[in-house]
Amino acid sequence: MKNTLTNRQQEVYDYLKRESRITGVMPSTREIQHFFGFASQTAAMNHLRALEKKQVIQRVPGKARAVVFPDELDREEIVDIPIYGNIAAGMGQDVDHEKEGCISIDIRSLGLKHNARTFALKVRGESMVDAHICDGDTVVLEFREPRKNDVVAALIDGETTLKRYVVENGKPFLRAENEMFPDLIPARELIIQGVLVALVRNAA
Amino acid sequence: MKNTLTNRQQEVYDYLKRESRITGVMPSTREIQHFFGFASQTAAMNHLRALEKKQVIQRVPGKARAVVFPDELDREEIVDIPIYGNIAAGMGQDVDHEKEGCISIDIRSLGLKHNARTFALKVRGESMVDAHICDGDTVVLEFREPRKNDVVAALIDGETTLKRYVVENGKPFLRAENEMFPDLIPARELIIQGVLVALVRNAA
DNA sequence: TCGAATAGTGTTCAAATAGATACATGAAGA
DNA sequence: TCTTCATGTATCTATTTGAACACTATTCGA
Repeated sequence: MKNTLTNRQQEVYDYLKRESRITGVMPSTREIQHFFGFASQTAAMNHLRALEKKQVIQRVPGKARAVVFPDELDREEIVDIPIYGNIAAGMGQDVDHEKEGCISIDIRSLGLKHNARTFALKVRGESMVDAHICDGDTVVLEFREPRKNDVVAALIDGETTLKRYVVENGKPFLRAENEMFPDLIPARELIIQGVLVALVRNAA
Repeated sequence: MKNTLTNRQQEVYDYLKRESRITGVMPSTREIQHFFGFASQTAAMNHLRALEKKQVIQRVPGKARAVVFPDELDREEIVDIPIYGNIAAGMGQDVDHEKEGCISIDIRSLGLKHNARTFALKVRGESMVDAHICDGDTVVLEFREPRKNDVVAALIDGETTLKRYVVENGKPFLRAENEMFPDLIPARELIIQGVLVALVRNAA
């Protein structure tokens, strides 16, 4: 009795969902009426009532366009993290951050603070497998000062690479996260673009 | 001239964002008025006009509560993936899927299809590091038939573990993703709960 | 075969809402 | 100094919109 929408009700539900996502505005009863070609606005009202009874929407009485999807209501806050480019493949120093897409994800899953300034980079190549970061992964970086043993994105010779930020004898160094490159680069001389805070892998 | 909101305008913007997220309904100009204690509804109108001029909101003329956030508009569709429990720590066979939270993420970042049936599990322990899956990672699994070399979640002795689904001599086997356990278990005898499609790591 | 749920038409009303117009004041810039 | 912008008050209007009421027809399960 909860989720068994009729075909027609599913159509109305899908319309509401689609329209509110694309336009950002929930349709009014009359917009529903006209979309489905109803001769009467009451038909739309009836469908809304039915959908509400079956728990898939909620309505706030007396307010205009006040149809709410309960699922989306108890959702965490969502942030849009811009993807700026590739690791070890570009992202010059002063490239003015040309966006190549976006990750939209709730802040809790990434453990982000609300005000954190973050961006993302696509990983190319197998150079970070030692840190369990694979080719094709998307790493999320925060723009802040690195702490000891953070993984950081550093700009070296015009290329961005991931290194671990280590402190030895009180001095900061960058250690490569790949045993093929046992470098130890003084951290003071380079530009650290961000600190790794999260990772998203698409394995499909 | 774009992003330089005044303090008051930022307050109004935050109010709109917060209210629409929590209640699911965008405030009307009169609700804005009353929230801020304006004596006139025009004050709210003026602020909306200012915010629109500065590009942080859009409005649809003639429609009620039709304030839109442009950033959220060109966002991909977002799915809520329920987190059901831990890998190698529980999730009995017929546990009726008690939800322990949710990952909300756009479908494109995870490469999911719109209709895919997915769920997520928290990884406990270092047993999957060979597949570059670490303690604390959240794996996203799809409920479908495994293909060759997929990583699958299998129920063995009342525990869920990740294995690789391999086919040798035409017969399916599960191979442990940890060199400490070089098992090769006939796949026919077990319950495969899902196929790994994505992974989210919180490194912060 | 009776009632409930589904799916509509047609009409009317009142509340919710956007929007316009006139006016005021103070701060910031040119 | 003059103008623009930010931030308001006060009032009125037209439109949008939810909501109620009366009525019809079909399907489906008990």
